[in-house]
Amino acid sequence: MQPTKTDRALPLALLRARETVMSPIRGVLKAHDVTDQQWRVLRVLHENGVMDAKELAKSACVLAPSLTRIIKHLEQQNMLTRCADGKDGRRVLLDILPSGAELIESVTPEVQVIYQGLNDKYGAQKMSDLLDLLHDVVELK
Amino acid sequence: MQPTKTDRALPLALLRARETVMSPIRGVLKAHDVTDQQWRVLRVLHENGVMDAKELAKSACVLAPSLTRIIKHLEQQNMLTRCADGKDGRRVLLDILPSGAELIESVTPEVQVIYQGLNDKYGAQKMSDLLDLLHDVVELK
DNA sequence: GCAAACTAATTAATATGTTAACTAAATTAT
DNA sequence: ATAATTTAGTTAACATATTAATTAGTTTGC
Repeated sequence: MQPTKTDRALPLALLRARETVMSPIRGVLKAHDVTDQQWRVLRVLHENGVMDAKELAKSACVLAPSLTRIIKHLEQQNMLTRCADGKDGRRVLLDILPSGAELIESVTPEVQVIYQGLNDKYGAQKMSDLLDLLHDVVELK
Repeated sequence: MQPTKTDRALPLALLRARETVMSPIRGVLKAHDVTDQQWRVLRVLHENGVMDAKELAKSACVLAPSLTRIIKHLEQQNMLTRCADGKDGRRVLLDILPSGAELIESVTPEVQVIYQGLNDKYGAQKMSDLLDLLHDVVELK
């Protein structure tokens, strides 16, 4: 039995696409001393407000132990707060702080320029279609 | 300036989709003692035949130093060969060996079952559209 | 022809990801 | 009520990714 051609194999196709899109963005993040993952964590938190660690990990696509480390780091930089849930002592609740929001404010315009360029070259309708299709993939789970 | 909603941000959307798709496949690969990346390297090599390390790294989405390690490992298992290019002494040429091809042969049917299930649930036409759109993203670079 | 610049691959150092084991808290079942 | 199970998060050990420096080979420009 022959394997699927690599450019028609969804996992590798997704990875290659992600590499293409992320490579210019990584430069911007690095200039602001934020890693890929720290950026995802902050953005998800900024979008959703208070979340517990498990939700946040899932939504930002990081594993729990990585999140522990990332939280520690962002906490030291006053980007977010971390406090125990009163109702459930196991849970840790996280929220973004003004410094975290400011970081997002300052990085976003630079990232948007890159997205905009991508959108123009790729086509807005196609981009929208692609995002819809990707959303449906996640829904399968 | 507000950042794009995380489910409309292409890099995170790609990552979430990839996680969804890969998670059942990882189980299969693990059962055969192959990592994600070793599997990508072997598949690309199986598909293309002899390649130099740089091409292979790019095509399989692994960095050069990772590839060095992966090659060492797969070489020890007689999955691939590694030899210097006669024309250009810097280049290393790689080729898959029968053991590597056998591994692909034995893993492929199990992976195909998962792909097939995905294809059925998601829809063959949509899957095809998605792969086309992903291909176009890579072409932008 | 040879020094300077460039390229491919590897090695070394560091950071991050990943898995497994552990701790503490909540839930469930008896 | 309490023992057993489950869940959330962290810690520890290990593997892999990432960046920078190194080595060896090739190309370019004088």
